[in-house]
Amino acid sequence: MSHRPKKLLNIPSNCRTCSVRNEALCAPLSDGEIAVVEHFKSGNCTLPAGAGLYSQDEVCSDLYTLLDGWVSLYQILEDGRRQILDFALPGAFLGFQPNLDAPASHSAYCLTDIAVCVFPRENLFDLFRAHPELALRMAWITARDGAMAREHLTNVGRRSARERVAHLLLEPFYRVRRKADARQENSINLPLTQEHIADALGLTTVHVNRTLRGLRQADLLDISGRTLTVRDPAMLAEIAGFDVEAARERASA
Amino acid sequence: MSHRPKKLLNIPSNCRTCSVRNEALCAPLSDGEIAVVEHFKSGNCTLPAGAGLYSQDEVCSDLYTLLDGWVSLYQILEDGRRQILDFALPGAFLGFQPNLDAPASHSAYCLTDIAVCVFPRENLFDLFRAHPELALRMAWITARDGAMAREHLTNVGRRSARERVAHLLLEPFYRVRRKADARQENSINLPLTQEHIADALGLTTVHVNRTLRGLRQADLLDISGRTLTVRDPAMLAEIAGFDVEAARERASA
DNA sequence: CGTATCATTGACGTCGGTCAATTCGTGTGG
DNA sequence: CCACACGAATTGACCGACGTCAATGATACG
Repeated sequence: MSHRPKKLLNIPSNCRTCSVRNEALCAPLSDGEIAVVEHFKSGNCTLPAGAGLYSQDEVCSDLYTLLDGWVSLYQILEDGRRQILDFALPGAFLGFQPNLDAPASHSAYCLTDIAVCVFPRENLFDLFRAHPELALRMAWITARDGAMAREHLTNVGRRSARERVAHLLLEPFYRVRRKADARQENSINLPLTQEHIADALGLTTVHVNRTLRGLRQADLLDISGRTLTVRDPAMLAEIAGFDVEAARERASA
Repeated sequence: MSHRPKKLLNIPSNCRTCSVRNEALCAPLSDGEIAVVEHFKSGNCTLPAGAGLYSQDEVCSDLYTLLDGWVSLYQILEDGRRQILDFALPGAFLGFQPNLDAPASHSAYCLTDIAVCVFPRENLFDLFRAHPELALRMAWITARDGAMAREHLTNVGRRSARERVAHLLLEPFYRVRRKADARQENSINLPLTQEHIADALGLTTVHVNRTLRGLRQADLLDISGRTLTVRDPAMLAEIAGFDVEAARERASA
């Protein structure tokens, strides 16, 4: 939770073989075009778990494509209450907002060690001008993120603690399982503390703990260490009102 | 709350003199360009209060620019619980989502009689191709809407009932007052029932009623009939953690 | 080992929900 | 113009889901 911004560590990059080539902003570009884009970007970098990426009320000079790791996006109220807005996974485009010169509306920090592709803010509109299909891609991405935020809102506003927890955990469960294709394990690595879950759901850590105990005792899921095991995905989706089809839909393209 | 979809009633349209010319999707277009766009659209229409615009789980064949009136965007859970996601005001672009061929993720219905500019779904990408700046504008709009949804999420997840109500009411208060320029009245027309407020905030109507009474007795605001009167904007913003500057920011461009 | 973070649990308090009755307001038909 | 209807607002009595406070364990790490 602490914010100890570290200097970005440069690592080698190659857009054509990028691990999120088909999910990120630049997905619509051909191998030829993407070589050009490479000139606009600053490079790839790594950050350690706990580091801040950008911060509420500060103008953020770069945009990021998350290549590896988890990032938490959140808002802090004056008195310290925290609302986690989203957990960003590889492929996410971070830092974009209507007015890039305005201070950020939320903060971002690393839940795990991460790797990001860094893109200077001032180059973004040049890029869009050079490749109009990227502006459309940007609209697609922000629309998807908006839809997920609204889904999250419904979850927090209108579901019980048990339903909320089930719903929150199923989202990353299906997302990371889709990528870690082939072996459809029912366990995933989940780098979240119960405090993260609480702050994402508008609950307290104590109540999240009790809720998780209930779900565990009902043999629906188990969290031990940083591993989430879903024992009964169907029943859990039922409880959560989680639409597996819609999640699949969001993942496509 | 009932959904009685009515046939759209055609009314005359002229894009150049459109009342939301500078806020809508087509804001970046010159008078010359907008004439061309006029060929893509179906026309302007009106709908009565209570009519549905589009519905969750149904593919919606048109996109809409709201010209006049208020529209409620919401999701319904299987058991009938409702979460209102946003109240759309004139200038809003409605119906856009990542995959236009997929069923809508939420529903929309008219809080008041409305007027909309109707745009066939299948023409959208042609339009973007013809005018790339519109794709960028679309990204801007969806990013703004996403930021508002996240603000709403924080409101519901991390604020008390009193704070939530204050926050929810200040948003439209400043939005409509900005447009109804000049006379900075402290009253606006608010076409919401307490049930709408409750469903937007994750509360019950009973508790919203009690909360409003508290705010009224503290001489902070008053709702009578369909009129909201804000008696102490500064104090209310303080309570709500409402950032007037950020709201102004969102309204610009 | 000492220290820090996270998880867990019990006792108890409260904010907001539930249920149900009453009132108000507006529009409608007689 | 009045009686009635129906949705919305209001209120009281009571309840329960979730929060608060505080203590205790479990893990990890330098």
